[in-house]
Amino acid sequence: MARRVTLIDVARHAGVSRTTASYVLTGAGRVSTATRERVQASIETLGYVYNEGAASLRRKGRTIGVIVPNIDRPFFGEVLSGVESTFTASGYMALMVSTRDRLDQQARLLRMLREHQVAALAIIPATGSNHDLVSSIRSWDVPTVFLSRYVLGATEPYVGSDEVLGGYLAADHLVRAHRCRSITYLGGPKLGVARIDRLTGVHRALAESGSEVNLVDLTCESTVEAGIRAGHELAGSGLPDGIICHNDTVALGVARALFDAGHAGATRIIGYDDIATAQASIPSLTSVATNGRLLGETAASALLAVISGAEPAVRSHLAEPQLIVRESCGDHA
Amino acid sequence: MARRVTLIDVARHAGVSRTTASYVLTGAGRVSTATRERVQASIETLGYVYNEGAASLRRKGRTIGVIVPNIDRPFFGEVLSGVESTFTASGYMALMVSTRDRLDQQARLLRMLREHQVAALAIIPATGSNHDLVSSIRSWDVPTVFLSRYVLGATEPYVGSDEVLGGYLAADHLVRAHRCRSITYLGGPKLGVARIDRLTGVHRALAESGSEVNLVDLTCESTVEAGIRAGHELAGSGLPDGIICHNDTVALGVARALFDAGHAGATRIIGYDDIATAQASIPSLTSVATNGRLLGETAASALLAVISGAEPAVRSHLAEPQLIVRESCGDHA
DNA sequence: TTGTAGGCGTTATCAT
DNA sequence: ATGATAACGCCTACAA
Repeated sequence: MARRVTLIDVARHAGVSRTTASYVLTGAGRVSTATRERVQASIETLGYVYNEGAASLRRKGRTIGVIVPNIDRPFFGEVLSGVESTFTASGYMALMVSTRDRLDQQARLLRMLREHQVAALAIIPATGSNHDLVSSIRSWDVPTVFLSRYVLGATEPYVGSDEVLGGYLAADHLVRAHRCRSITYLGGPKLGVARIDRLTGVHRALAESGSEVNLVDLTCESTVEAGIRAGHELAGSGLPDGIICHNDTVALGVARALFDAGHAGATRIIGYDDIATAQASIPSLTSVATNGRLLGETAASALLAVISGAEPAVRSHLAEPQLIVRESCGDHA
Repeated sequence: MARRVTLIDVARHAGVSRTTASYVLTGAGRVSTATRERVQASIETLGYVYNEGAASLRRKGRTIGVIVPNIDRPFFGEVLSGVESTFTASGYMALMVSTRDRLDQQARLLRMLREHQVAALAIIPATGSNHDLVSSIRSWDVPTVFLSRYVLGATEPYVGSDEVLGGYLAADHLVRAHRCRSITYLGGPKLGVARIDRLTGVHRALAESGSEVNLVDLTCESTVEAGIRAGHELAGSGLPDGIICHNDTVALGVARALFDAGHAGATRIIGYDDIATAQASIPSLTSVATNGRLLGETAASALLAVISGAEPAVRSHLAEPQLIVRESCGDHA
């Protein structure tokens, strides 16, 4: 097995010094076109490949840590696709890890990322993340952007969507267009900031409506199965006029359970995120669209800006969600 | 901004040599418990963090490249979650990239991964990958496992599911349980190996059945929208007795289109992969289950085995898919 | 059990 | 425009 070919080999082969060879690689320093071409040729024939690891010992590295609660949840998948493509397009690579939404995992992975010298960090914090996370990141002193979920008291840039507005849009629609008098908010981790914000929006919509609305607040896991279970419980204990689900996956489960319980179309169901299959479901799912992919791209760009030091102080960015009205809250009651 | 604290600092602070300090980190070499504790303490108080990058210059690195066609497709998301958790559990980190199923992207990303000195490679090759990919990887000489899709002529370990069997199960069900006389296979890239294998299975089932069956073979993108379009076309040109879709996403789109065209329940629909929402759809979707997460875990474990050199020759592994029969091919025609 | 010293492949500083 | 040389932080014979 042949020894790795190094920059020194290239330099020797081209009859120049390491420095010059390095210059043609990085583009820095001025090199005559003649030598440049000679070096390029040597690189070709020798089959040299750049050693990013070694280079990182001197200059800043080109890998970025990406922390996500669940890599297999459709919405996060969309976000990740945006993040990843933006990074690799700029020559960076994403070191992706999934915390399974657990704080201990998050801490462990954070440490690993640190040992890997990532140049920056994009993180969708695990539910329950508090100032410990923030101060841990601060002491580390690496460019960071929070994504999709924020941490109270954090001052680092945050890219997400306006959860309050999202909750408002959903509730407003139920109350105004459908005159709902009882609404259930279902799903999400009890302590999640997104959940709390959306409920704030819901309350606001209810208050504005002026009418008396009974709001019930239920928690569940973000899985189809949990949605189905919750749906059956709701069917048993009396259906509200409308249900706002924490995400589409849960909403689909609920719809299924109500169908099985003989309550198809008996109430309005609104999902969240507008994942790809929401439009295909029967009935098609009304949902608050957040465009995860764009979110990921925006966050990644912001982070790249911080890294290159271009931006003096990157402000946070809140995207406006949009209510996509479909059949699941039509008036077929 | 304080200078990075290095192992030398730790050694100095603990009053030992670099070697000793390094030994307590790696566990190699014998160190007295007394000194070990002293060093540990110094590490704590100084806030030392291991520099994986620097270490990789001497020993083998601990990052693994993971190449995937589309990070945002539910099935791949499941696979990735298995891959990632297995790697990080073993102290490795996954450098994930998405090729968008394009060969040029794949080549580019492969090069980047190489520059990043990944210790191994797990790859779901882009559609159309041929021996060029294989030989490129071979010349590079890095432990590799192919995942979910294989490349003809590749001898490296492959972890996937038995596509032929999957196609067989679906077709056999349609022909035997539902006496279908016309079947359409819909979706997937025309050249995809999975597609070809599944069709082989379909043909086998038809042959075994002994009856005359008209098989139509249609291609489409793996999106809900494409499924909807295809569904409308099918509705216009006459429905077959049964439709086998290349994946659940397409299947859901087709079901929706048929519903809209007034053909709800007019034919049997079978999906592939059994993603989470398949069971929730109305009607619930019959699907060939492949357990992506397990696939990812298996592949990652295999790769880790190869890395540690334990396994002399890791054989490939084909998981048996399973047909989950649900309402979408019930007898409500 | 602990210390010495050389090397991993690159970048950056300072001459020339 | 190009070259010599010192880092960067760690690992690992080899010596003590």
